[in-house]
Amino acid sequence: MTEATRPRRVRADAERSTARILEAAVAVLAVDPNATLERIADAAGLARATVHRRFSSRRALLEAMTDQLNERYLLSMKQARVETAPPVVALHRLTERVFELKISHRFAIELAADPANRKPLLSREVLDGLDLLFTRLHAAGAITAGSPSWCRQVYLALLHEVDALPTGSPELGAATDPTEEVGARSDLLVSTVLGALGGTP
Amino acid sequence: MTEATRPRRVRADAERSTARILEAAVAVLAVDPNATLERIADAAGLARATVHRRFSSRRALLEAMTDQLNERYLLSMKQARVETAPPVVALHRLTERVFELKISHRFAIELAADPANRKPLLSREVLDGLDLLFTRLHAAGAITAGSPSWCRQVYLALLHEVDALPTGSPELGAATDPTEEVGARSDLLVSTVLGALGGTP
DNA sequence: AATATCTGCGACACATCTGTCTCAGTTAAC
DNA sequence: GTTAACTGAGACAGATGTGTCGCAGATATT
Repeated sequence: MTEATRPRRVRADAERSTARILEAAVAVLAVDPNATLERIADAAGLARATVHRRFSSRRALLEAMTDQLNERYLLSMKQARVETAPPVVALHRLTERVFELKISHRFAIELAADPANRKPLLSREVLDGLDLLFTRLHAAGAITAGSPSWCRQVYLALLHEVDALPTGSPELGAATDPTEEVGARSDLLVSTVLGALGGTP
Repeated sequence: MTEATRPRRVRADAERSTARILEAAVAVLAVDPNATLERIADAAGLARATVHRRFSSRRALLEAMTDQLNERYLLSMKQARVETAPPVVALHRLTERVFELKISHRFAIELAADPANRKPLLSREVLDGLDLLFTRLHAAGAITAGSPSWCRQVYLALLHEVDALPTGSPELGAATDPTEEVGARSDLLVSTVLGALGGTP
């Protein structure tokens, strides 16, 4: 009953191309959300036709990107133990991981603003996870702002700003050690968000 | 000596068209930053050709928009007495006025992200004004964050979020009286920003 | 080594947007 | 009321981006 009769094999080659295209798309679209498929193909070191072979349309490529983004967010939230760890700790951990998977947030914002996109950028699961985190933060007294969706918005907006902050900015502390950079950004974001939402950083 | 010999008059008609186009462009581009000139023309109730008559190119239209935006920001800062009033009061007043001139900030963000734009969205004067305000806020102890540019970024980002908040959100308070709406948004933004920058809302 | 799959390259059709022009009719200015 | 400016409508060229196709050569899989 399985389709083993027809080899139908997908060459490892092709999967690597898919991955490279996604990677390139993230990088290119982060700089210019309206970048051409050709520019993405160039960045991936592939021909434009190949992009069309792996992704039936531009829209399909963007959807694959958002799916990937959602998966990574979900994994990060799981790793941060958003549901069980002390909420402030979970927030710190989550933030750190989100910075590590440098899926550019500028792309996210631009994409979300495009009315041609029916699907919201972040999946229900991710949204729910964030909401839970902020609800727990509120219950623990770490913030005073009530509605989780508002907290989410503020968090995401400030995430983008901190991400856009050039390396070596005074806000990130004196030590420009690249190892500590992610940590410095996380700390800045957490304290800024907590302060913004009525807590004490 | 004047060019009175050549009538060279600009009809009031034409100036009205220019204003209507600018107005329509602000409204349309706020929703979709990549909207066509034709859609802008439709929103203005004019023919597309007329848009080209008043603005030599799409770029020229966008520049006119940003110029207008800068002028209004500048006027608002003047009215808020950013340089002389107690800084927290000035921040409140400025915020209120900025909300009133509903130049959409989404447009601003999108426009700034477009690498095809050489000119930064906000003029030096506006930037300097904001920097001065935040410097004074810091000196007065209302915030602890030092660098004015970081404060600016946070302010602008949160401005956008508060602006995008739907009317009647719990963060805006119970009273949905349209008269109080602007005030409610201003209060929310100011307290959020002060908290984010290390002050006590 | 045989085979099916992938790729680059170039060509193509198709759609969309921009910018220009013309011309006839309307409207402001004097 | 005359003049000059403005407008709408439509046609036009040019640029750009998307998606498809075919084919020759490279590459993985068995």
